[in-house]
Amino acid sequence: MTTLTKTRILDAAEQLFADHGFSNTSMRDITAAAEVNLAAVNYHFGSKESLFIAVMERGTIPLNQERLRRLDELETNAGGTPLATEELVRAFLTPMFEVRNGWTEPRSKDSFLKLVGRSHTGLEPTLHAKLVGQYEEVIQRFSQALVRSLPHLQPAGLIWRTLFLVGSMSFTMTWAGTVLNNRPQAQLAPQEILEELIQFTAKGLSAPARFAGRTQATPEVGQ
Amino acid sequence: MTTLTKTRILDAAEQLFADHGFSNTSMRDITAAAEVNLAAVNYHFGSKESLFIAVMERGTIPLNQERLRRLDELETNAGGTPLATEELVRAFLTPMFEVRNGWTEPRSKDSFLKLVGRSHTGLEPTLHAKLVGQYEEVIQRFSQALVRSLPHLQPAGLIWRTLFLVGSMSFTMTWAGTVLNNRPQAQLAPQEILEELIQFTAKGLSAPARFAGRTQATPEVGQ
DNA sequence: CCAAAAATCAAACGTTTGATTAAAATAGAA
DNA sequence: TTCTATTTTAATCAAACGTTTGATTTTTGG
Repeated sequence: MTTLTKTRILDAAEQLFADHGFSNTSMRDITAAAEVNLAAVNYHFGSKESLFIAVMERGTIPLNQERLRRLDELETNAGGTPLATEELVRAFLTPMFEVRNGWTEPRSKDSFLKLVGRSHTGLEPTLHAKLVGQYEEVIQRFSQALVRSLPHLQPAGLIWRTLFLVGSMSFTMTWAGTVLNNRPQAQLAPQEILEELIQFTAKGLSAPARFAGRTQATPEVGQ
Repeated sequence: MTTLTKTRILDAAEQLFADHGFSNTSMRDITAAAEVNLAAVNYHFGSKESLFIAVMERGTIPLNQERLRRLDELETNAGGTPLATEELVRAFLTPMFEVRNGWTEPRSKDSFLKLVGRSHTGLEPTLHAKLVGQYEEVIQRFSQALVRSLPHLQPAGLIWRTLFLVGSMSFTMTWAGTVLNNRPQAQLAPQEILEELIQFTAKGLSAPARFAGRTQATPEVGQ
């Protein structure tokens, strides 16, 4: 059955990519773990890179759909008024912690999130560019809402703070498993970790501005 | 001159590791960029992995020394009273943005910081473990000071928030160059980026607790 | 100036890599 | 069944990998 083979490859690749990275995972590792022939990856996916894209898409697409669904919901309820920063952040982050439980496949549960964190930092520009494309609409929609939510901040500062948020998130995705396994005193339920992350990033985003915006007019201040 | 060769190798390796990662950088890439013989790396450093460790140590050791120096200074001035969270975060983050300018070598300036961000997420456990060792004292000292600075938070929450901070920092280190080059509207001076990061993480760390601590019954202060 | 040590060099080592091939096996429809 | 398209298989490919070698050049100290 072809669909079974493809799924086995996707599952094995997801976990191996997450644990060892793209470059440190060989086709032989993947096909051995999936218990399929070495040539199966090239037959079903074309290449190792295409397989990677397929793995990412399988996880990212439903993830971002859920993000947008939550954002739609918030904006409908708000009826034109700017959204509360915390609720905006919540809509963006919660889906990451939910797919973890909502995933149907057996073992791929935690691997995809780990992989997400890894792929934001460790990828070659070629592959990374293809990934960023999967986020375009999410980036567009959420940053628009964020600007409305925090109108007192200058655009440049907001961009950097958004980068800080994504950094916190992806770093956490990658290391959550390790921290939970190795630090008994850090035991928190996933929902609690999510809540800490939401509070942390929401407060961080809405911190007072320290520099006068100079993207417009600039009445004073050099730098 | 041997010291010259070693430095050339370190510089080239630093930049290539930062741009493409450890696995995606070959010995031939490094020695070609350094304009030395292929065997030179193994002769001077022993192996590719040892070269990587050497690259990291060259940057990390002075970095962490400066961090500890600033922490000493803060604690001396405070004379026993808990430090302000913002000042603590500032002492930890500022050195990252200072080595960028204080670096004497010609091109390695930005590469090391980029490499730091990358190596926190993309490394094989073997290599990563050796790296973490270089941070032991810094982790120990700063987390102790942080617990004193935020006594109302439960230990577990604090650990996770610290992880969020490190995530923001390393993610920023890796992507700062890309963002500055590709997003004109995100132009900020390094000092301004640093200040945004300090404000973001300080406010995030000191966000109110959402869950009652359950790690201990103690009415106040743990350690 | 000369021997000993240090450094550099071109060449080759064995292994692993992603990808391809042509044959074999399997499936579904007529 | 037979025919045909899909899938799996084992074998093989050239390229790239980190490392080692033995000879050669350069530097050092007496």
